[in-house]
Amino acid sequence: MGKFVKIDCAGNHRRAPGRPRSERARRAILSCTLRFLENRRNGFADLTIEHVAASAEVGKATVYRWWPNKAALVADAFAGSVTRKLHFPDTGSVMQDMNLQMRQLVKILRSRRGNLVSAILGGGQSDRTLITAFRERFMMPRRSEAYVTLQRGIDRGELPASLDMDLLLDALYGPIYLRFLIRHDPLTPEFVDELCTVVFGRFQAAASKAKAAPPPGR
Amino acid sequence: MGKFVKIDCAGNHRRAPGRPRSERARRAILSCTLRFLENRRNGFADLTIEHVAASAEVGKATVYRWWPNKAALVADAFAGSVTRKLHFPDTGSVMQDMNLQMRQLVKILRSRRGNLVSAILGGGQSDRTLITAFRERFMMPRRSEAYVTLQRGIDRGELPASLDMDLLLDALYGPIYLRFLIRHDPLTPEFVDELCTVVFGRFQAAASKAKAAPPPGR
Amino acid sequence: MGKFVKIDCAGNHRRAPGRPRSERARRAILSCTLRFLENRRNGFADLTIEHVAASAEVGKATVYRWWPNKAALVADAFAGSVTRKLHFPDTGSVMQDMNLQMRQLVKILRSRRGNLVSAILGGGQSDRTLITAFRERFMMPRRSEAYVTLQRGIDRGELPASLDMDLLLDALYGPIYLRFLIRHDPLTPEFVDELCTVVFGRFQAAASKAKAAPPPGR
Amino acid sequence: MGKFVKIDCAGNHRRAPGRPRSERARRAILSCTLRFLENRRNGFADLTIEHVAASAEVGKATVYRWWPNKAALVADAFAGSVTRKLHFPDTGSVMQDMNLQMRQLVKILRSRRGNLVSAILGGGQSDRTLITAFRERFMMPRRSEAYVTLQRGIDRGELPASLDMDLLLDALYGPIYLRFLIRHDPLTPEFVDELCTVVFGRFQAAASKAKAAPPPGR
DNA sequence: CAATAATCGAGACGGTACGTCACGTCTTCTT
DNA sequence: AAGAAGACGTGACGTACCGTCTCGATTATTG
Repeated sequence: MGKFVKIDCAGNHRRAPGRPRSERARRAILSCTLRFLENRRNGFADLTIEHVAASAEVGKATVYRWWPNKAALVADAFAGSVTRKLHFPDTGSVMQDMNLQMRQLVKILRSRRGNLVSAILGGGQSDRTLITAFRERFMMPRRSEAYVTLQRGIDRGELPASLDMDLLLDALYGPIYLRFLIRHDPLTPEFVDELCTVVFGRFQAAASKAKAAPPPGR
Repeated sequence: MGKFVKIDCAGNHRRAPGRPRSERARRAILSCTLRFLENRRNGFADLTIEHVAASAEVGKATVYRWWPNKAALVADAFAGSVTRKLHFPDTGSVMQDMNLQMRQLVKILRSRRGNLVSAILGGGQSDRTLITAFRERFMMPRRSEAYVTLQRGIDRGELPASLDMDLLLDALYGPIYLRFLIRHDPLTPEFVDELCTVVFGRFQAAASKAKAAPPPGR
Repeated sequence: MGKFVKIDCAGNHRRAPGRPRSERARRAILSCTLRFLENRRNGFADLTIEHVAASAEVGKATVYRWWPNKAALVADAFAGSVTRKLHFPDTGSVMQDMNLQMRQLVKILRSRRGNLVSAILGGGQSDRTLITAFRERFMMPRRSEAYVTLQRGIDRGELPASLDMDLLLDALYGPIYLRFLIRHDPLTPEFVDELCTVVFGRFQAAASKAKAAPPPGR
Repeated sequence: MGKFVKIDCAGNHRRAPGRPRSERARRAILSCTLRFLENRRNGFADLTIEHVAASAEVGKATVYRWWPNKAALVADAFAGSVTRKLHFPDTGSVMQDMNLQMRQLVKILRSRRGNLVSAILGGGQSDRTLITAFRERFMMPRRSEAYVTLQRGIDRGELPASLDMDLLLDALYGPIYLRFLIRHDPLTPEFVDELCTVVFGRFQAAASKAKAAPPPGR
């Protein structure tokens, strides 16, 4: 960052001296990393900087110059790949909104992209920076959106104001990741439905009652 | 297994020829593996057959003779270490039973033993045999017990007979493992309580009603 | 030796107690060793006790019980294989006698048996006991015969009484082994002829003169 | 060779890309190899790439990068060590010239350098490339000089023009190597004298006669 | 006949070295 | 400067044999 761009007192950008960083190399490295992780079942452990450099037709030192270690590289590659498909819709029903997004997540986890996620989460157990990258660059942005969606539900009276959002989100997404990581049972859209039923169950009864007799404050 | 013991027609055991396997070596290897995984934050990746052999005062070939790879060794060490503390109590209340066992699990995950679990689950993302070992030697035995506990609840009318047990168990344990693996929020006994409230909530209302007016068919 | 046979005061052989040594095993070990060395170009280094034991269908310990190391085994196998074809004829002419035996040696060195000799001489450079075995069990017996043959020549006046036999034999056999070991030029029967001419040359002139005018003392 | 240096159309040397080979490492490896072989009686078999690398303070891979196997390494080390002491003098007498050089060779074979030669010749029996190295990098250069020396003898009339030089040289050096390799009798300067007498004997008579009555063409 | 004793096969044991691979660093020339 | 190329020292990999050991089974002599 500051390594490449100098800003003079007038606020003008001034390029550092010397040959500028090759954008081509950067892109090739990240995309080779990504391709590798997506296509190999045993991602992180098998991925070697040697191989990445070779297949990106790049010097090994170029990789090391910009990423301190394999985890950083993978985290970066992952961050750059984060899908744009995981936004929450606004259908008018929180449960519907959550359900749709969860189905989308399940779809992605079951695709080649899922290998990438499992590589990150698996490798992350040995390398704190990886799991941090996953958390901050993938999970948190989505949680922020989820908060908004849930708040809409609260505002609409579908959910109680006292709701612990993080607890609810863990209850919704934990089981999905459990099946994804342990693979004891299939991870299907139907599972998402049933899961929503379990977690949202107690609110639905309340909500339907609330619907029949709308809240007094309204 | 059948590799070491021959059974003749009369059903008597007959030792295979050759020097018998050293029990001392077997134990030393497994316990060194275990100790290493428990004490290192980045277990699986850092674990080296070379190191295990050296610290167990054993030839490297002896390790490879009995375990085809690191994953098999770790799976075996893990299986042999499986705690005896994770049984389900029978307090008369399903929710109470589940809650207590979940708290016990959380306690273990937060102990040094947790490093072992995270090494297995992490390594298991690169090696199918590891995750299978976790599933079959750790998870499934516990699930079997859980089924019994849940059935008691059904019999007592605390839970509906139509209950999907696996779904319920995923809903209960998924969030725990999510926090354990991603570490986005602390994994506390209180979290277990709240989680139980979320998942068992809808049954509690029904159950209390059922208590007041016992089911007609009985 | 004394290990197996006890001789009582009366001089009778008495078998030691315990299971007697297996002649079958002994023979199989030696013959497998021999076969291996004869058929492989890179004899000594490639020969492993492990392989010998396996191919002789014998326990490794059985080999080690009777031979302290690879060199002893090879030396023994070699000694037992020593051809019966290398005797010196008695044609009435020393030069003829030597020539014929040398041709025979050359023939053997060029056969599969030659691999064995080169294994012994090659291995012997790293292991004194091997070269000693070659010297004492192969070379010396032949030299003894050669002394007799040469003495016949002296007696007949073909060679001077002052002859240094070892020097002469080195002069005759050294070049053969040089070509055999360094392989800079072919080792042919004709080479033997020419070599005899070179070495016996000065005696031939003397001898022919002597023939014309037989020594006075006779 | 062509591996490291590119020559452009103008004939200028252009270095290959990448870090250049470490001359320091190359030298250390060869000299450690040499030192080891010279100081150990059982050179070739005991020599270990592992040990060479360690004592040269070099990575094992660096050894393997440049020499495919132990034999190639030893051959190279040997070639680089070839003594400068083995030239043929020009005393005016062929026999004297040969005698002096042979004595020099004997002296070297009896020195620490002799261990090296026996390692090469011994190892060479298992590895064709070693014996080839000995032949072409050590023996042949010396033979070439020997041809010149012998030719002088022919020109001077000390030796017949019809002389088979290779035969003569085998007759002279074969016995030396025989004693060196089989060690059945001591390898002394006197042995060289006697050997020369045996081999040059028939020419000396002729030569002395020739001296008395110089050849007609003179 | 039972006891004793040495050998046999099989094969596991703690080691050492093998030759390979990737690590992360370095040194060179080119862009 | 950064790039590619590729050699460097390091260290773990999984394999092959080393020479030793512990088994049960076998085959002899001795009491």
